[in-house]
Amino acid sequence: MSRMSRKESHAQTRERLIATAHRLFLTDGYNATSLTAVADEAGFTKGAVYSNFATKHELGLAVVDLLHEERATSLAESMAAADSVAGVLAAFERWAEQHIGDVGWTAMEVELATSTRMIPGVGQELAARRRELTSMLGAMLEHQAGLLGLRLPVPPEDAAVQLLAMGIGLGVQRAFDPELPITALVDLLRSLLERATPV
Amino acid sequence: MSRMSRKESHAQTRERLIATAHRLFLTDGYNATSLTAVADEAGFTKGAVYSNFATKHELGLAVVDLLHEERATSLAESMAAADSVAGVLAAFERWAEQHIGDVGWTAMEVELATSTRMIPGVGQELAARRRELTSMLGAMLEHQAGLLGLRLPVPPEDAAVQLLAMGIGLGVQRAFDPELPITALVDLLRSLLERATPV
DNA sequence: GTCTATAAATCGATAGAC
DNA sequence: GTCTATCGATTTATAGAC
Repeated sequence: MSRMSRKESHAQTRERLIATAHRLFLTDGYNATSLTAVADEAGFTKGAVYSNFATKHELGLAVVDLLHEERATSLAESMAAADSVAGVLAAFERWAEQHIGDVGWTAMEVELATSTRMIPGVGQELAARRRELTSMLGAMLEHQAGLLGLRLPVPPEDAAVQLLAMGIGLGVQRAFDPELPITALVDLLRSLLERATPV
Repeated sequence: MSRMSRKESHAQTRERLIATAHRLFLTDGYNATSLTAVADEAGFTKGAVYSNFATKHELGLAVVDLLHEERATSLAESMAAADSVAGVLAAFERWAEQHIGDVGWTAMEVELATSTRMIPGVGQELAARRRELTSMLGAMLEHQAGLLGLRLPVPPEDAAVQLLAMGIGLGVQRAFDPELPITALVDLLRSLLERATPV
């Protein structure tokens, strides 16, 4: 019981730290956000951070996991109601406008990726998350196409790689050029659906 | 004459600094490379750097300009000989394998972009370079399609935005996951050329 | 498990000699 | 225009008190 509540308290601290880091990393950037700032905003000190995360990039990976969960869930919910190609495209456009338009998201992830390039092991962690995201997105695309009685013109995973890559590229560029439209991403999905064949 | 040779000497120092920064930024990353390291490798001291560039990101922008010139030239040369859709695709694949596969390139540019996000004015500088690159790539695509008697299914600039975004996205991900293939980018160009209409 | 205090190192930028 | 010397500020990470 004493051990249990201590465990719960620990988990609660950890989640508050992740939530705070999630907010600060997206608004100020990963490198520009110091661990002191994260601790302060969460109501702790740096000691609490290091008691929960061995390094800064470990906290960064936890934030990335949270981001991917959020984004995957919101995309799935956005698409759920669509029952036509046009509906899928409209739902996707609304989702992309909101989340690819959020300049902090992509910026944070690429900042984490580039600034940990030389740290052994982190690349594998990020690569595993990329594969998971691709596989999830691929399954979602295949499912949506199936609902419309269509089969994608390329393997679903390939379509996912294409969409993810273009989304990252647009997100990065929108970090310094917010006027760049996200229409390219919608056009890519449209091209995939228009070239789909009846099942 | 004295003024002339001083100017030349200044320009030479500047070019040596840019060339050295170009090499170090790509191999070690933009943030991880100190200006002391650039100066040392170029055979100068930090004072010479600040006599040629007001800030570190000004040197970074000069390196980006050099990179874009190099890449645009090499892409144009790669495509010049192609006289069929398959030839264009094969030439593009070779070029992409070599340059998108160069993990340092994209990493350096996105690092510069993200770490100067809060510095006023730098965003406009990067945005101008993005537009220039897009417009150049769009013109190149239109030209190549014209040689094959084709018209792209979308405005050339839109096609350029798509290819550039996907190239950046793949390049970023390859920085931590070098096994990610660049086939998605070739597939995108193939899709554009296959949907092209005879002119 | 969290906090205080501090270590240890680095980097961008500046001032002044030459 | 380049070099020497240094400032000033910040950071991640650690050691030990509680």
